[in-house]
Amino acid sequence: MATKRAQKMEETRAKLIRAAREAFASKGYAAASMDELTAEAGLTRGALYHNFGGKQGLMQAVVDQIDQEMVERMLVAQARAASRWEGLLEEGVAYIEMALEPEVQRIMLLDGPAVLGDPSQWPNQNACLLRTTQTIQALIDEGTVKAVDAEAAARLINGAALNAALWIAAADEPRAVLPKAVEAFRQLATGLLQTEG
Amino acid sequence: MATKRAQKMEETRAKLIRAAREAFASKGYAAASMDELTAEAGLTRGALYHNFGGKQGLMQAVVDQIDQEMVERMLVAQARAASRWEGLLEEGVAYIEMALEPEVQRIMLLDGPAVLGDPSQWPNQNACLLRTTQTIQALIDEGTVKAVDAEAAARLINGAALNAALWIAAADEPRAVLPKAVEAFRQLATGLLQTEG
DNA sequence: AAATTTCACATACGCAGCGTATGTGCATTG
DNA sequence: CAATGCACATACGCTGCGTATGTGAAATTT
Repeated sequence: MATKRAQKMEETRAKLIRAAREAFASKGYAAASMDELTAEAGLTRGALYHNFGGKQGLMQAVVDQIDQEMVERMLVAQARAASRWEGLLEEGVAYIEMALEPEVQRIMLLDGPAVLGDPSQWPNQNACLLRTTQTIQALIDEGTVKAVDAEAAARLINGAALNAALWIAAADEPRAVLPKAVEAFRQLATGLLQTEG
Repeated sequence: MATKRAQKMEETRAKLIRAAREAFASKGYAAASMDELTAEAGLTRGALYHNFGGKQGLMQAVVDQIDQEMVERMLVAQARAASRWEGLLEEGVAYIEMALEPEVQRIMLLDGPAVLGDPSQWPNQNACLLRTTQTIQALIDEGTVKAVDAEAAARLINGAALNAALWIAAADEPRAVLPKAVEAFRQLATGLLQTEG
């Protein structure tokens, strides 16, 4: 049983990730000092380099964690929809809502791509996007959606949702523009629907 | 005539921006050394801080320049379209195609947002967005497009194109992905079209 | 046109922050 | 209980940004 050490190590990893989420979200990646960050977690940079290899490695871990949480929430949103098509729309709405959170905005949408490269190239393959792609592929297979490239459609849908979220976030009265954005999103998405023939 | 000095100053600004475009595009913003960059332009960091205030100011200038070039190209694309609706699509396609250029990829799509913040808040981006909004409003008025909120639709369309661009930028074979993205974009956009009835 | 001022840019300095090399104490193994 | 390994701390050097100060050429003044 190598449990005692492994358990503690997992604990320090969690502490560092927690502190990193806070620091990266509030100050941004570049401005976040690793000395401060690790001290906040009651550790030093030594622990950082041992566990994550460096600043970038920590960023990767943070991104992976948030990404996983986002997928979880999208799954929940999709699950409670009436149809698979409605599920896709609900996924988009859930995405919009998540993009409203400063942590997601700063880490996943702004700094993440700059530090780690485009999301589609991330090691764990941006599970969030993969999820949407699979849903769209299923909709194509069942004939609900036109025969377009599933990944392309997923990226566009996600992009539309993302920009809607940014718009809402920057608006004077977010709650007033939210329904407009959601309505336009739903209308736009119908462009993917199979035309009756 | 305060021309002699002002002219030379404009020249050094141009030299710095040129070197910065090269350095930022190839190494990325963070990895680009200002000492190297300015030396490449035959100057020192002194000129940099005098003209642009710092590294970030130079990035802003570079982004503004590229942004202006992009708007120019989008105007051309829209102008040669047959209809107003096709103009909107061509504008989006032009935007997507520009993502094939490494300079645009790295500077405008990856590092820019991280360094300068949300692109939708950039001056030129707003001008571009405003034009798109007006075009869509005109399309709504003439009955081509559904009665959705024009600004919401414009932001979603822009967002879709932006993400398509990001996708292409990071793809292994951009030229192979481009047609898929363009096709999906056109299909998605039809969601805004008025349904016959 | 000579003296003076201005200003664009160079030079010099200090400091923050990352990565690495080395040290140390606790947990594991026999 | 002695020996070993490993997680993390400590210590060091180097890079690179921003600022304070210096300088020579253009512009202005008389």
